[in-house]
Parts: sequence; C-alpha cells; structure tokens
Amino acid sequence: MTQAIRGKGETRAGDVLVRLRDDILSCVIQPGEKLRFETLRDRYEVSFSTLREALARLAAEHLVVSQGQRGFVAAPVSISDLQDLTDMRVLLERDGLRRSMEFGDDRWESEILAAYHRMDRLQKRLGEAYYFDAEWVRHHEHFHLTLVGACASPILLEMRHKLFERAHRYRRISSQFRTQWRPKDVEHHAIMDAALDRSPEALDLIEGHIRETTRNVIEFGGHLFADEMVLESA
Amino acid sequence: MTQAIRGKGETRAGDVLVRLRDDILSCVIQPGEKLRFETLRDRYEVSFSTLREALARLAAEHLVVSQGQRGFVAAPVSISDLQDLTDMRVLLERDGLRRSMEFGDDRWESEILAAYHRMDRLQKRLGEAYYFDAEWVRHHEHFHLTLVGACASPILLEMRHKLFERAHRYRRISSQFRTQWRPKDVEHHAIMDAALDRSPEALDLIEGHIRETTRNVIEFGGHLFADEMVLESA
DNA sequence: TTCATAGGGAATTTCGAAAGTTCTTTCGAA
DNA sequence: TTCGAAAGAACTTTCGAAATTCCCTATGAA
Repeated sequence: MTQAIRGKGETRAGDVLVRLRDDILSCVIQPGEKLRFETLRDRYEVSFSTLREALARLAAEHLVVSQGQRGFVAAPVSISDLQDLTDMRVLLERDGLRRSMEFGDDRWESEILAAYHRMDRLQKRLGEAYYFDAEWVRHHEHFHLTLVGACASPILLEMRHKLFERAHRYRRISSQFRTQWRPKDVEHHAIMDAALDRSPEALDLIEGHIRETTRNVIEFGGHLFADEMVLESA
Repeated sequence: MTQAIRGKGETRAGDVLVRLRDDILSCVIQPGEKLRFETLRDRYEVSFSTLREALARLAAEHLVVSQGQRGFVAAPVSISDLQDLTDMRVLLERDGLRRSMEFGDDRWESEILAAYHRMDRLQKRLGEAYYFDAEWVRHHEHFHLTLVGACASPILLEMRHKLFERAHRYRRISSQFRTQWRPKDVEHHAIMDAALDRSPEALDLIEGHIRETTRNVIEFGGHLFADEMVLESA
C-alpha cells in the first residue's frame, strides 16, 4: 500500500486520490473489488467525505465505477476493454510521435537519448526481472513520454497518459503469470533511431510495439480477464 | 440556471454535477470565474461536501481548475486551448468516422439519415437564429454522434464527447458577438452523402467542417479569449 | 413450490459545524 | 514613505453523526 506523504498547499483529498489510484493501477485493489467506505477509511485514515471526493475523481477517470446509490467498485477488466485501449493508444501515440518528429528540436532528441540510456542501463543490470522493477517501469514510461513529448498538445499528452496507465494495469495483471519476456531493448532502440531520423517508419514501429505487448498480455493473462468475467475480491 | 430534477437511483451529487457542468458549458458561469462554496451552496441548495464532490469530478474533466487549498475556478479559455481542442477533435472524428464507415451497417445508415432530417427540418423552420436554439444544438450534436456511432470504441466515443462539449463552450462564447452564419446544411449534407458512400473523402470533409467552425469562432470571438487573458467574473 | 411484500440490518449519502489555510488589513520600525 | 510582521477576516477543507437508500431474509398468500 502506498504511503501518505503530503506537502503544504496540497489537500488531503488529493493525497488520497493519488494513493487510491496507485493501489488500483497496481492491483493491490483488484479489478471488480467492492470499495467499502469503512475499509478504505481505516486504510487511508481519512473521513467519509474526503474518500468520496477521491472516488468521484477516479470515477471520472474510469478507474472506479460509480453504481448509483450502491457505492463504488474498482473498474473491471475485459479483453474488449484492453483491445479498445490498445487501438486508442495506437492512434494517439502515432499522432503524438508524428507531430513530435515535425516539431521536435535538439533538446527533444537529447531527452530521448537520455531516457533510453537510463532505461537500457537499468535493464542490463536487472536482467530478466526488469519487468517487475518499479524504477524500470518509471524509466520505460518516461522513455515513451519523451518520444511524444514535443507534440505540442497538452490534451493529447493528457489523454495518452491516462490510457497508458490503464493499459499498464493489464500488463501488471498478466505479468504475474508470465515466465518469458521478449527483449524489448531491441524494439526500443529501433523506435528511437527511426524517430531521431524523422523516418515515417517510426510510426509503424511504435504501433507494432504497442500491439505486440497487448498480444503478449492476452496470451499470458487473457484467462484472468475474459470478457464479462470479473475477478473476485480478495 | 438549470433546474433540479432528480430521479430515484441517482445521487444528489450526481445531479449537482450535471447542473454545474451545464452552467459552465453554457457560460452562465463564466470562464475563469471563482467558484465560492457559499454562493454555489445557495444556488444549488446542497451542502459543502456534496458540492466538493461535484467540483472534484469537473476538475477531472478539465471544466474547472482546482487550485490546491485556494478553491476552484471555472476553466479559463484561450486560443491555444481552442486550437489544441480542434486538432484533437479532428484526429478523433476522422478515426471514428473511418471506423464507422468500415463497420457501419444498415441501421447506422438509417440513423444518420434520421438525425440529419430532424436537424435540417428544424433549421429550415428556425431560419438564421438556428444557432441559438437549444434543441437544434442537441440535434446537431446527435447528428455528429451518429456519424461516428458505429466505430465500436467506447473510449473514442467518450473522449470525443468530452472534447465536443469543451469546443461547444467556445462556440457559445463566440456566438454572442456574431451576426452571420454560414449555411451549415450544405456541409452536413455533403458529409452525410460521402459517409453513406463510404468515400474516404468524408474524412477530409469532416475535418474541413471542424476547422472552418473554429476559424469562425476565432474570427468573431477571438478577442474574448486571447491567450493569457481571463474573463472577469460577473 | 413460487411469488410478492414487509421488516430489519448494513451500507451509502448528506449535512453543517469545527479546524485549517490563505488573503487582507493594520500597525510599527527603518 | 516603504517594508515587514502580526492580527483579523474570509474562505476552504475535513470530520463523523444523522438521514436515506438498498439488500437480504422471513412471512404469508396463491
């Protein structure tokens, strides 16, 4: 469970929001699990109203589902949702990268190189277990962010980020039942090279990268989120 | 101001959310306006906590901005935001229409025809003032929704809807200072014909339609939301 | 047995007072 | 006069009890 660290100028509700989101995305709170106020109140040490505000925000992000006057449930998972997420991510990542390659300057290029280097070094150090490492996950997300970082569209970056988070939730579920990982570093390097060359090929590479990941997630974890099925609460 | 009508199974917070959203989108609450709890409590007749929940949700939708421990403000407007909205709407509407033309069946086609007919009849009856009519605005939104309605992506439809709402807010602001409207029915008819023909030309037509609207909004109302400027509260 | 209904218990939703934070004004020293 | 600190006002945020709603079970009639 995530720790409570709140600086000045931040609200308690905002703090709980972040912690709840982390716990849902990392499946400490499982998909479909009922979110009881009493339980959450003990866990996060805040009042009903504060909790309610955080849950309402997460509902707007589709990370929890509000059920009228019957409380909240952690968002369920399904293969069709994952496929929809994948298609929309492809659309946004392609356009974000296309625009970044058009507008990106030297600074953009150097940030990509730096992000790749950090991720690659850590991966080499960790070996096969890289997928479970929280820091590597952050480096990986940041590498992909830098690729689209020069697209000059706050709205695209925001939507893309939310979809990335939701997709990562599926990767996380699937990884528990996984024993093999493909060498992502080769793909990442190819994407980086094409992007820095401003080659249109980069768009197809990023699409392939995303779709291949989804294929693997379904292959290893698909049984956990077959359509219409919801995981039981712990 | 919107009326309070709450059925069973809906929460009071959800009701206030809808009414607040309407009032922000229709600029009864102006861009940049400070949202004081005391004022809103009187206006919507609910408690602090309930208001807070609604505001938190609107913050997640970018319709209000949360300022740490200094309350909430109705989302500001700017030309760069409008242009960003326009670009993203183009991306989503194009892809939604492309997929609808691929997947759409007879039912899809007939819904487009029906939606166009309703909108067109009302426009003819209203004459030049159609733009201010709440019912025409609903018909117009519904016509555009039917065009992408067969895309089979709940996520695309959801994102598209939110962007459509935010863009409509700009149209609304601009329309107060506008005396001329182009005959949209010609454009709509051309888009419909191309879509029903499954012609790729439809994608360029919808893009032109969106961008032309934005150009007009900026021409007539651009002075109201020049960048970095925020309208004073009433 | 099956269905409908009423009652009891559990959970959610709402409320307004109390605590906490920011903004404004006042006052005194440089 | 100008600047800075301190006191006061205004507003936001948090809290937990009270009201409301829902769900499950027991009861009785068809």
